[in-house]
Amino acid sequence: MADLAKREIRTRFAPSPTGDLHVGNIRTALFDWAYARHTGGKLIFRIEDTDRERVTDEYIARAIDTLKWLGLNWDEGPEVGGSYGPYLQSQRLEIYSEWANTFLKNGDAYNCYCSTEELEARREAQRQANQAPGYDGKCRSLTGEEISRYQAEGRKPVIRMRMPDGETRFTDLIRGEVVFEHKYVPDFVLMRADGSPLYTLAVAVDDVLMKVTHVLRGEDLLSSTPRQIRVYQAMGVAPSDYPEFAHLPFVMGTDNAKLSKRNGEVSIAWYREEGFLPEAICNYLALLGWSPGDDRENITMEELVQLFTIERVNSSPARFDMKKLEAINGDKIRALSIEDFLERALPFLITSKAITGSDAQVSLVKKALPIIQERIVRLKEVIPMLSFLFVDQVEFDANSGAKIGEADAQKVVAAALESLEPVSDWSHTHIETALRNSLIDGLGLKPRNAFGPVRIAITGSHISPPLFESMELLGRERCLSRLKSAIR
RNA sequence: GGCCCCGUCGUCUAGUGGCCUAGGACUCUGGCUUCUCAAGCCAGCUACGAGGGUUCGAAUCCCUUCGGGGCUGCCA
Repeated sequence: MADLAKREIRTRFAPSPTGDLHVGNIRTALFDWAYARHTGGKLIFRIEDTDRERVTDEYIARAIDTLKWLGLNWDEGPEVGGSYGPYLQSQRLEIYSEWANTFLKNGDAYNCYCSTEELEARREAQRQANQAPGYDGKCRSLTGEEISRYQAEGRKPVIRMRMPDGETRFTDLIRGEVVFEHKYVPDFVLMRADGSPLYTLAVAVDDVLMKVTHVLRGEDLLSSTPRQIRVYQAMGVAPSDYPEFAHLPFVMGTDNAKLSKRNGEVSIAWYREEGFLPEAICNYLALLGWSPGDDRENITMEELVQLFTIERVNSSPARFDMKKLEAINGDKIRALSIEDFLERALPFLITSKAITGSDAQVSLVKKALPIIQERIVRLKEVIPMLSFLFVDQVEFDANSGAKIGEADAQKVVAAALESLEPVSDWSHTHIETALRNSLIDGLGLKPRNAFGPVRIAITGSHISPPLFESMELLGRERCLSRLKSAIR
């Protein structure tokens, strides 16, 4: 490396508060985080709330909560501070204003008095004439006389950036060299008449001032890059100090549309409520647009940090696949220690009111977890899986209810009851022995037909955790009483 | 319309001129195991969008074409 005194790598995650953090946002945040951690750099968390219309306090609190839950920490930003703050754009308005005025003074920008209606009319005309719609430069060089006239009319100007002739050329770390001819990049607005900044101004100013070295963001921002670079120029930043850009491919829904609220579940909060593990979400999302390069797919956050490089990021969009997320989530659940599993599962049981959380219940849950661990793919499933242990009486689903009423089933349940009553050592091995003796040997049934009715009587469903273990957990008295009440 | 980006199994991907009769994972199908459901194991289906080049040789390089997406705002 020629440049040994390479500046510290600084990435930033800069969402705008338009709703809960979603899958696409988080994938970007994850890559920003992983890259910063991989390089020993810093991650800046910044809120792009230039649009004051939007309420942001609650949004920010939720975003912070989500990021923390996922295990994505930041070095500068809300809660932690930093030397380049504030990190809320709504608190940096004077900074943008000063820069816009500097641009004005230097002739890089100019006041534009065109009204929205006028602009729209002219754009329409351009479209009619089959020209590329965009600002036509009408106010680029207004005379003093024209300016006075506009002001007399009461017009308030916006500040518009002057795009010089030529082209912008930059190397995207994911896509390679990209060129935009300026004739396709019209003069753009930096600041509204009321003095509020636009994204293009704020994002560029902040990235420079916060010394961001690598901008990793969605590819929808690719074509706005020349405008940002134009702002860097106007700020007097040397080209060698421009941030590097890496435009990440989209995360799309199962159809070919961009993943959105209308198209699959996007809110990370939803995944959390369903019982997806944060490390599973991160693991899966990391695989959307990136791969470790070998056949590994189940990776830890540590491995992600160790292996993540921008060179290995793909340039083509990826479709979000719930099935694969579930597969990874299932793997991660199975790998949990019982203590960890318990800690994560308990909130689901309690908020659903399946249990109140008493010591007795918690210890029963803990004993039951090993037999359901490999049977669930989302933590939320512990609720239906274990609820038979905590209800006074099982409710049969339609199918199972009918089945247990059949004559054959009734015979089985009766025989099971009879063979179980003498069993005092209520361990699953003794239960199994008694049932095999009476049903398999005694009645000559196939295991499947023998244990089915018992399973229904005990758990309420023909699908359940392993029967004998379930019975041991339920306890002798409750098992016998359930068998009795299943007999009609 | 213009500009820009993208194009390997259904999906996520490996692949950077020969190791590719294209590998892995998820899904799906069949089987084994089995007290149900899972888990596990085994097997199988299925892909380089198309057409031209370059080369002894192309998924990999070039061109064209088709398809998808983004942008084209006083949204971000």
